[in-house]
Amino acid sequence: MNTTFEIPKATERRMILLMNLLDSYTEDKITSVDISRQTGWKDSVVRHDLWLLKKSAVESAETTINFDGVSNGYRTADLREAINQALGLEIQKKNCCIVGLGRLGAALLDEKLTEDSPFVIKAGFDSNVNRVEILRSNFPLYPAHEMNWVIKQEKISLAVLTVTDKDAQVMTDRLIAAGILGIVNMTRCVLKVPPEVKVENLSIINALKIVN
Amino acid sequence: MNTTFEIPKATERRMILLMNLLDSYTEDKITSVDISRQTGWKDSVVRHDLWLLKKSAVESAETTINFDGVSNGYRTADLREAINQALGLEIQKKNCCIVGLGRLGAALLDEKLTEDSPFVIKAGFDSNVNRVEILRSNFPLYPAHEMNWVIKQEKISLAVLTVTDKDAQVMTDRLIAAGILGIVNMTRCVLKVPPEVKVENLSIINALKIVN
DNA sequence: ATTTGTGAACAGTTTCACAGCG
DNA sequence: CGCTGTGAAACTGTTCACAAAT
Repeated sequence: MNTTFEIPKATERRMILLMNLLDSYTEDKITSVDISRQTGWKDSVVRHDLWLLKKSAVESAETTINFDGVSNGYRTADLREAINQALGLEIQKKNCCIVGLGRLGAALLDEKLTEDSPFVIKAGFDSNVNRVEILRSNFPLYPAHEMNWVIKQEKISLAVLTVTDKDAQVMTDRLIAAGILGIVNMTRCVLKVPPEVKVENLSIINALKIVN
Repeated sequence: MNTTFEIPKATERRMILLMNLLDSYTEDKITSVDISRQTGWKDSVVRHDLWLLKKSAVESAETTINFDGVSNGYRTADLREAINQALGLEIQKKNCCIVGLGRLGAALLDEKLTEDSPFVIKAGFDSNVNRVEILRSNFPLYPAHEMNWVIKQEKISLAVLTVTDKDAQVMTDRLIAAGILGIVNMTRCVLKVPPEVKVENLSIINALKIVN
């Protein structure tokens, strides 16, 4: 009972997407083939993922989730529960901040961004004091030099980085110094971070190059 | 001479990021260890990637790129050239469009988004005719029902999807019908697309869940 | 001595085949 | 029969070790 079984990254990503799909799914039951049709994933991938999920639930002994699947498809309610458990989301809202309030960053000040999500934005930062004063939002905006204390005081663990390329690594270093654990990087740059900090790259230009 | 050697996806992604790094790199030469230090990737990964790149150049017989690497590091100019060749970017600017002009989509109307990139935004679309009329941008905005002819006429091959969740699949289907080949999906939804259409998921909420 | 080039070993992911259950 | 559960097989990606080059 100590094999420390982890859900694979690839499966985790799919489960996050599946959860979104289930949130707007009204039927009582769903089969792996239904999911396959709506996502384009192979039905065997879906079953395999769900099998891994169950394995992880059993091994962590949290709850022996009963999918009640065989020959009937999965009950959607059970699936939602199982995925939430496995991903450890929705238990406690996590605090985030936005770093860089240019056009893109400012667009994220919209309160709708995080509604129905397990995240709360607690702060916005920009080196340009002017922007900090002019922009309106539901949460406070601060000049960038106040990042360290704000992040600590507000217990912010995640950041969305929307600064210019030249500021990307500098601001990342400051975020790390303040103890941030996850960064959503909307710049084109590769961020150098210590191994405990997770980065997800979301640059639109880079994405266009990939799908091109 | 017919083994159709393809650059692996993982390598391609890293090369896109490396290219961005090289663009702001002023030294004449760079070693795999230098790159490793600035990206966090293992130096062996870098060498392996570059080796694959060279293989692909040799096999496609385009140009036998001489990295001139051994014991000296790589010449940055050569690397840039090789990556550009391998990725087939920068040859011809590709036409894009933005679908959904809410707060996030509207932020992308900024001309700076695609400057210094091999992309040109040719059109923006929204179902809300009001938005189309009010918003200002360097390129024309159209009501969503005009998508089909605009995409064909302007030879648009890529789209950035910034609509609401409920419109995501509907708009995707229209984009596909109009012949789009790549979609940067900023919604939380999994998009169902035919195999020839590439999708890159860039939802901020999903990304926060991953780095959480 | 330093750094690339190369392929083999290893780890992670996807696909497949089919047993077993309702 | 239709659908899940399961592990093996095939595939992709990463790491390692060291020969070759200067």
